Amino acid sequence: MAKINKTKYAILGWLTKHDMSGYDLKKIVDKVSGQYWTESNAQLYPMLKELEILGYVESELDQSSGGRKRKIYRILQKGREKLVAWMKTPIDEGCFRDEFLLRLSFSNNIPVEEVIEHFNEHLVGLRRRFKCLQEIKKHIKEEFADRADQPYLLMLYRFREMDIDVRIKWCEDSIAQLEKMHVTSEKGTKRGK
Amino acid sequence: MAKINKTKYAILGWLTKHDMSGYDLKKIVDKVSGQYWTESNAQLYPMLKELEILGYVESELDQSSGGRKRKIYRILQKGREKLVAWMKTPIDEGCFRDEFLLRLSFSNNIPVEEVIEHFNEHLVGLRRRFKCLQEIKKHIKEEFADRADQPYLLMLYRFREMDIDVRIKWCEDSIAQLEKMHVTSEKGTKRGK
DNA sequence: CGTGTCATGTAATCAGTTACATGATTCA
DNA sequence: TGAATCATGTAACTGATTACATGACACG
Repeated sequence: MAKINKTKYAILGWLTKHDMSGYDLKKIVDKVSGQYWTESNAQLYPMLKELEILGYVESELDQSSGGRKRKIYRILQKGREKLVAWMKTPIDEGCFRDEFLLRLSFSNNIPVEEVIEHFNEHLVGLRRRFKCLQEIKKHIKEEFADRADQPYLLMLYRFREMDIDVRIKWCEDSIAQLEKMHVTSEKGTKRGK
Repeated sequence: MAKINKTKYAILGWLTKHDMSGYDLKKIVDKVSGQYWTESNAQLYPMLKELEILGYVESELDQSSGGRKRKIYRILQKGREKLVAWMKTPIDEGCFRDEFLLRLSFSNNIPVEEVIEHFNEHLVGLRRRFKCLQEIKKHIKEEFADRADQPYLLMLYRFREMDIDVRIKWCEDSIAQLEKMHVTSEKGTKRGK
């Protein structure tokens, strides 16, 4: 089975939350779902047009905000049904790629000190992402109060936090382990390497 | 910056471990690195040819095993250097997609019972993967003894286990939470929904 | 002698990104 | 008036997969 384009469903899903323009969509996807889902303009705009042709959404020109031409999209019943139908389909797992792990599997080709350095660099990125995550979570707690999707978003963000947290802990453990290895291999009479 | 094709480096990395044919490569990538990296034949074979043209690997026809024509590839010094150089480059993070989380973020469009069901289905897949993971880890422990890459592979598999484990725990917690919500919204005088 | 696996590969297709194009509006 | 941002889009390219094609050998 071919890989299916999910941009369609991502758009429909977001449009169940708010009527929005393509521009709004891009911004909100970047901000709120950037931690688990990304989309580019080159995917969004053509797909919005297609969804309108298919009768899943309708659009309306908005003059209100200053006079800039914005096309506001609204999801139609047919679109909601399409979304719900997709939610019932099994998820295609697999084919996920983790470049850090790939590199680690080849790390016997480089000195241990360098591997430790890579772990440390990785940690920097993880900690930055963790902080960013907490900010968005706070934002969801405050701004999304009483919204029907809030509990699910909080649930999801709790996972992302836990997920990044174990990764951080794993990095720290691994660094400690590698440092021990490094020291012993230095002490040992070149039995290491 | 454009997304870079990493198949090249995955091949070079694997060839530092063993001389192999394309067929072997596909099998070992599926088995050992299937949990964090995938490649298809349509990527592997053309890339092997290209790597040979570039002088990163060399190949030799092998008649020994029965007479079937197998092209065994061996990494060259230039290839090792290329690999090591790549390992020094920063990792391009981002643009990772988690369909389960995407769906969860839209789950206010379906009944709670169904969300719980999806969590349970997800758990089935996770537990299967966890078991599979343990088998490969055992295999690495036994068959990869004294190999220079063993500690890194074990480290990596430990992470995958921890990673899937938190996800399993998160699913279980979330199901409990959703069931509580579900009960209270049934008891409550239709204040729920 | 036919089915399965070994083994190498290609064609067609789809997914997804970057970089660019265009033009209006706001604000310093 | 010039820079920043709002807003919508397209072209060109790369990445990656599926499905197919081909043929030899192994084994019952």
